[in-house]
Amino acid sequence: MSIDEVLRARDFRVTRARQLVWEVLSSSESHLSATDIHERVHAIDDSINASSVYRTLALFSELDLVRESHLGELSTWEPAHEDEVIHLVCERCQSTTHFNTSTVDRLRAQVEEVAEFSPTSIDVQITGLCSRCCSTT
Amino acid sequence: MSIDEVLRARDFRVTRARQLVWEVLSSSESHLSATDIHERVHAIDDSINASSVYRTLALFSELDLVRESHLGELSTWEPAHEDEVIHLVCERCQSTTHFNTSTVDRLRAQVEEVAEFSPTSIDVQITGLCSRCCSTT
DNA sequence: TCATTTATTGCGAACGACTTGCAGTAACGC
DNA sequence: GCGTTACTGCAAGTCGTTCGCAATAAATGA
Repeated sequence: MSIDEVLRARDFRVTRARQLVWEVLSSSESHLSATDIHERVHAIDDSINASSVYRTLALFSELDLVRESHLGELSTWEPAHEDEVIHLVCERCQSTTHFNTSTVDRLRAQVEEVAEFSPTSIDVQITGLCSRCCSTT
Repeated sequence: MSIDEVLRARDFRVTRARQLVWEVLSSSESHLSATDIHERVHAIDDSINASSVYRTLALFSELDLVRESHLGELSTWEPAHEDEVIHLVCERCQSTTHFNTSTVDRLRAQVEEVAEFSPTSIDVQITGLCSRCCSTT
């Protein structure tokens, strides 16, 4: 289902701003800040305004098309993904990769049992050096 | 070792702003944003300016006296502690408790081995309902 | 105790990310 | 095409945070 179809299916208009924001988001390897997204969108079509980017991100967020994280100083955005995933943020090249492990599930179980806490969401952020940056120290 | 002694030992001056920021931070149960800290400091001594709070936080951060997290919309601060602690944030009463588990160590080992990532800090935040709020639903 | 030195502060202006109100534009249904 | 109105661009505004600079006060030594 393309972004156009998703929007139409939910009675939202298909606009160039929305198409471009989605294009930029889904073609990026790492998480992007709103400013990054605006820059990239602007490079393709300089008539798209920053506020449209913000409004589009807010809409996509409500439609659960994107996921906002607060990993660094700025919030960053990426296409939504289901799983509880760990974010590995490289402190040198700023790249963000995902790491999937059942340890997060174990964590949830432990917290429920031992701390008597009922979790709704788990956010794991690990900062450090990615393999590429680590090897060129 | 009091905050005064720590500062003197590292050749920094002991000032009212620094003392109050430390007092507020170390007597708080939960994480505080810079604005929160300023408000509380200001309530005790309204002559202390916001920029002093920011500068003090930056200093404390460099001295590893405090820990900054980027898990919410604003950064929040707390007295420094070991990595191996998980933050349990209750979404109803906003209280933050710490949970200590060796699972975090296991996570670190896994990430190093499987993802070839060399971690410097691990931040785990779990939001949900604390036992008290959960029982009164 | 007081004078000297200079780290630290308060203040105000500036910054950058983000939001908002409004008038114009363009997407969609007919 | 044509009308309706959801969206947009623009500009002004908000808010957390930073910065330059002159004034202040913490430490040191006499």
